[in-house]
Amino acid sequence: MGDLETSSAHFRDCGDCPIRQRAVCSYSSPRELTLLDAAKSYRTYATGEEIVAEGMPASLVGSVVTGAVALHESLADGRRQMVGLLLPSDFVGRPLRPIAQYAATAASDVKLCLFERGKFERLLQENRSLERRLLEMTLDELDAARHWHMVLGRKTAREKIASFLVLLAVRMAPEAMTRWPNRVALEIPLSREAIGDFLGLTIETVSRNFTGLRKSGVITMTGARNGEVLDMGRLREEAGDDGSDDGLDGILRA
Amino acid sequence: MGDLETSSAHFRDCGDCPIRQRAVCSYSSPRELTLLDAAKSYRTYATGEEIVAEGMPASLVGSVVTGAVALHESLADGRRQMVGLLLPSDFVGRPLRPIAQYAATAASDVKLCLFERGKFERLLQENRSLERRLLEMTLDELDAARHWHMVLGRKTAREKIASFLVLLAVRMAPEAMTRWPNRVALEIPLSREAIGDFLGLTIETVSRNFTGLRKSGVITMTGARNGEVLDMGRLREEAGDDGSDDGLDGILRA
DNA sequence: GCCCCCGGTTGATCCAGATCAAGATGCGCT
DNA sequence: AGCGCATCTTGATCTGGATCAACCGGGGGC
Repeated sequence: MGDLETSSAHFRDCGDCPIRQRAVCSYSSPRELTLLDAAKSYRTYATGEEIVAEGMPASLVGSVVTGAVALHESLADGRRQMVGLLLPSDFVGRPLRPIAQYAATAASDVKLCLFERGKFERLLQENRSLERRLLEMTLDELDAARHWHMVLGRKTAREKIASFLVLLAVRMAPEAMTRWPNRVALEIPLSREAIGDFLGLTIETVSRNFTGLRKSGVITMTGARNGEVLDMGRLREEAGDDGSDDGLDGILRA
Repeated sequence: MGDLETSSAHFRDCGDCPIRQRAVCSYSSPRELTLLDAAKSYRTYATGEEIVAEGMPASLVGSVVTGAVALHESLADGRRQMVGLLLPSDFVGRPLRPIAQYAATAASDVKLCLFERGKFERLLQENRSLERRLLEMTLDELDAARHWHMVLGRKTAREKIASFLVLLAVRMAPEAMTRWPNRVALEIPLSREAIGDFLGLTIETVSRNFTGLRKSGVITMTGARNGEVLDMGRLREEAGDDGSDDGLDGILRA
């Protein structure tokens, strides 16, 4: 858990921010950034802590700085499904509507860069490049959400797990991935239960398929939450996507 | 099929447009609308016709005027999954990226209001309320896509079918639904195969569950593609959502 | 009108993943 | 170090939906 924080040393200014290049603020001019800098506040949440409650007025929006945030929807009878996983630079919360349709909870220890929703909406109104970047990110997230629709609708359990690991590998080691290296470190910010919850599988099925991928030599694990992809090409084949680099956009976000 | 067109008489001007109040242009001032009006062109596609090919440069964006458009993603081995269903007033195509990640095909006979993508992007740049409305619609679609993630991940086949019918009933009779009437007409713009494709089910399972809902008296069918919801509350219970009106936003779009 | 064909329904069997049930591993705490 | 609870793994069985296989029905063409 703590190791998810290693890269995030303490900082106060947007200038030092580790997600500056990819977050909603990435198109902002120095002038805009000054406004954002003044309006933002950092907050950390411990694993399991609730950030926004489902169907409740949500007054905060912002960006994931470190860690992972899970979005959940529950059914009347209590069944619960994770419907999104937000990683560093992803946008949290729902601008332009007062009620959050999904609960957001800290899947690991998390640091967020937060804005009061009303204030953020005013900033959106007054800063074209902020609004433009949010539109772009939202379109990307929509493509990604539709990709997961396909994963859940058509893929086998093993393919689902492999797809999930591809997402993690790509998001956690983005620079290293421009030309596929074979080996990529895996740091899994979720419990087996949470992974199952995201992929519509049980904890047992998740576990069995981790074991399967390990025995096939596609990954190694050192402990349940970290390991290494031994062959990225084969992992992508296991995911049912072809081995090419196409369609990575859709894999890059959850 | 033809009956999906009944309400759409021929027209040329945005002023007469049946989706004027809900589409991407709905915030546009008369001045903006003049620009859109000049840039738009209508085009119809026959059932099954391809509108955009997966992974191909796509030069068109626009709105569904009548009929239904299916978005598809395919796997390397040929498995195919519908990842979105676009109904009248929904936005088609992918602004801000040259390559379409998903294939779009006409699920029924369809009429679209189209813009050349480059031109639309210029209009977005120059017209705040157009960009704002697109952002709002994209955020809504994202919420909806996440809702389907939950449907596919956690619901039984019967609940999936019921959820799908709720979507159709609400989208096809939006005015009538503000206070839930019990009975609502159902016009199903998709084949059993396409429904299965959307919900991650086989054609046989879809058929069996239609029969099941019919035998339980929740719906009646007159022919395979139209019928009536006899008890909207029970249909929503069958969908696994509670009977309340909460969370309708998420149901309103596919 | 009649026939053909495509889409839909119904039935019988099978299997991937759920469920039920023990263990194993490991991590924090004293 | 040793205890205790969490999480994870592994095994045995069960089941919802897939698959395989007929059959039905209605709309279009002749």
